[in-house]
Amino acid sequence: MSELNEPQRSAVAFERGPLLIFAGAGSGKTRTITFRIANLVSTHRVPPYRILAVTFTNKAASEMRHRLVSIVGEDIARDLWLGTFHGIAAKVLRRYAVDARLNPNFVIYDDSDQKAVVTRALRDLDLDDKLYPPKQILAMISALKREGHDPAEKSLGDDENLDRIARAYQSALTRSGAVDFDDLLLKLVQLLEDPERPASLELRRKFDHVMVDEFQDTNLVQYRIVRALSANSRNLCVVGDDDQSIYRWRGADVRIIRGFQRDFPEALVVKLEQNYRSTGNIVRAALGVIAKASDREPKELWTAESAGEKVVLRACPDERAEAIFVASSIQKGRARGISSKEQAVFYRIHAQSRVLEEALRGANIPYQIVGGMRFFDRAEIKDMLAYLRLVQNPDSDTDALRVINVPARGIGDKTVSRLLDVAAENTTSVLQALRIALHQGEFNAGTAKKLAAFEQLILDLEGAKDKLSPADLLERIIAQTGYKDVLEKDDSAESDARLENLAELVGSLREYEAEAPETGEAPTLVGYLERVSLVAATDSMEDVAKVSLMTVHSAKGLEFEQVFLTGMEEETFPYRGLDGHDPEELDEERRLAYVAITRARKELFISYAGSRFLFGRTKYVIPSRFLEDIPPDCVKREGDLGRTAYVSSGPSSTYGAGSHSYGGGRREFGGGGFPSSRGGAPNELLSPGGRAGAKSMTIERGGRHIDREAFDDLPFDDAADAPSYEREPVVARAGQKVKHKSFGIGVIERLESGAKPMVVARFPGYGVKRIVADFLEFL
DNA sequence: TCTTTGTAATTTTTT
DNA sequence: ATTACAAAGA
Repeated sequence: MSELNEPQRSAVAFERGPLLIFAGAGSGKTRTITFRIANLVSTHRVPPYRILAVTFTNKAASEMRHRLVSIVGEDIARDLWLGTFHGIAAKVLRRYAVDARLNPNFVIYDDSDQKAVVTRALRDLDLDDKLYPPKQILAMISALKREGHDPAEKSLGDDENLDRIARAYQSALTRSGAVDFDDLLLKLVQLLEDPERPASLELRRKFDHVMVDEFQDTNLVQYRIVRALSANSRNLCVVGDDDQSIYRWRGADVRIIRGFQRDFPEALVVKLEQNYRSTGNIVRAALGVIAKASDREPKELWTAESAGEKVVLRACPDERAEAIFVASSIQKGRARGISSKEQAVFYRIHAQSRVLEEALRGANIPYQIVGGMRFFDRAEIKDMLAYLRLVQNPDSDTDALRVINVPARGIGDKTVSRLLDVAAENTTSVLQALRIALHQGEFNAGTAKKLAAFEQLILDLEGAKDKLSPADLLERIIAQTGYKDVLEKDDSAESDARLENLAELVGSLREYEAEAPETGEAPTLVGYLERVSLVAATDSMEDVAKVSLMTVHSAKGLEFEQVFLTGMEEETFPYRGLDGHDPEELDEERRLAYVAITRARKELFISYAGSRFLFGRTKYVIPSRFLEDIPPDCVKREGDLGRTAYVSSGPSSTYGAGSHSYGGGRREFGGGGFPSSRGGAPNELLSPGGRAGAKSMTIERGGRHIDREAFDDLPFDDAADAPSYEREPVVARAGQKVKHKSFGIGVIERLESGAKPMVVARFPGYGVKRIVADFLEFL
């Protein structure tokens, strides 16, 4: 207790009844929960298996378990129920499969499996997938399930075809003995809320204490689950921070944490407001950004730490310059003794990672990408997992269809299509249909032989299932399916890589076999498959000396000494998809920015570019609105959006100093050089001193990318300060005068992002016009 | 049935 | 830019 501050202590000591902990960023949240569990177990003698703690990721769960091992010992820590909602649900559903109305061997379908099921349903119903895009259908089904509704009972909308598809989808899952992610939660809540089912009562009494971390990102079904599980004891402890709610799009509802006191009026509310993680400047920057969010639970985050380094705000001409800046700063950080493990680069969307990767590779900096194209998403891995799942559950059609002709064994579309018809006629699984068809002499001798061979293969593997360990079984599959031979015969680099991936998969199974006993379970195929289905991006983060690259979402719950937050531009962050933002989305983007900033302990670098090449085209962008909310005195501005930002120093500056070309990036500038980044102008770029909404951007005429090789060869030490363009730029800014051929002289109102830099200006007599900057003369 | 080639669509965040 | 998909040829 002496290691805790006052509010932390009151949370830890609180034994019975509902407890709501508002835990600000870096306020020792995990420490508090961990201590509370330890206290319940050792002081109040609560049996560990009567405590359920839900975390947001498996990684968070295992970290908590490790901490508990060191406080209360291995035996006790092992018996706790600790995991994610989905992980816990899978475990419970497996155990009470009958009452949950599930096949005990159920498999968990991921996005691509789900898509395959919907596509098949559309085919069966003879509906056009252009009219009913599988992704959108799935989004609707998911939304329905997250609200706690069963698609069999509740309508998706006016179009009755939608309901037909949803029902076909759901019955296909049932027949295949499969569940999707939402089902895991839905089936559990259905089980818990149905007093007719024996397991319901048992489960409702099972836990003395229920704790939920990251409660701000809980959805309705999850809330119903924890309420049911804690209904008996009333001992429900939830921990969260409404400022860090960033999963609304996934069904999370901040209103749940905000409404907790209404649902539990007797709840003790504790606020953890002292930040132990970050320096003063970083905390102030974060607070500046979050202060503008609407609907916040009132709280005051503060820190006793010194101000520390200023937050570096770096302007870059484009995303390449930004990447080089990041790479060279990482090198400098490392030279100062910062461990690579403590360095992280954040971006809003995965697509931004490529350029960063290139720059890091170019600078020989080891890095790991967290999330994105996952190991388990690779084709060869999915093939092997499909075999494993098929062995576990032969009804899983998606898996059967995936591997029936992998590696190619002469069973083509035509044959598969006939098999599907047989399956539909007999309402059986594909594998069962195969047996029926063979029995009925449905196919000619050649085809029948191939099909029989496949059936025998699966039978053999099923026979091996109980004799071999999961890893050995996989090795058997790799060999016996002929997958290995095919890859070995083809000696392309790609096949080699695939073989390596397969070896890695075997390794991952062996690792699982070695680790499973830690949580008190025997290693089984089911256990492994569950684990890979429910991995989060951060779960597979390696604890090695590498810089981590990840989306801001993935960064939730993590912290690093040195953080690079990239792409802080309008449209990129806040991200703007096809259609605009509603205010709630914008608020969520703001919270996302807050999460990103608060990950940094000592050093924070925020960068933004003047133009960004993304999704195949260059877009001219203006700095993120969030940057304006960071108090100016805790930042240090660096760099420029383009050369002329240096030259221009007033609000009405004009053309740049003419055309200059730069080859290698190290050459001296022409035209007498430019002031250093400490000049006054860049400051005005972002904080235009009271001019409402004024932003500026560099407009480039005839700019041209230098080629790739030149990019790779840029000297990393000072390349970040050198432009890599041939350009003739101009700085424009609100309030400035422009001249147009037909409209005459006007005043700029604002600037807009786009394929080409756009200027919105008011011309007397003509009104407000939106014009491509190329057609304007800047006065 | 498999492979190659060309065309079109698609780009947030994830358990 | 990348990828998914479709159609045509081997």
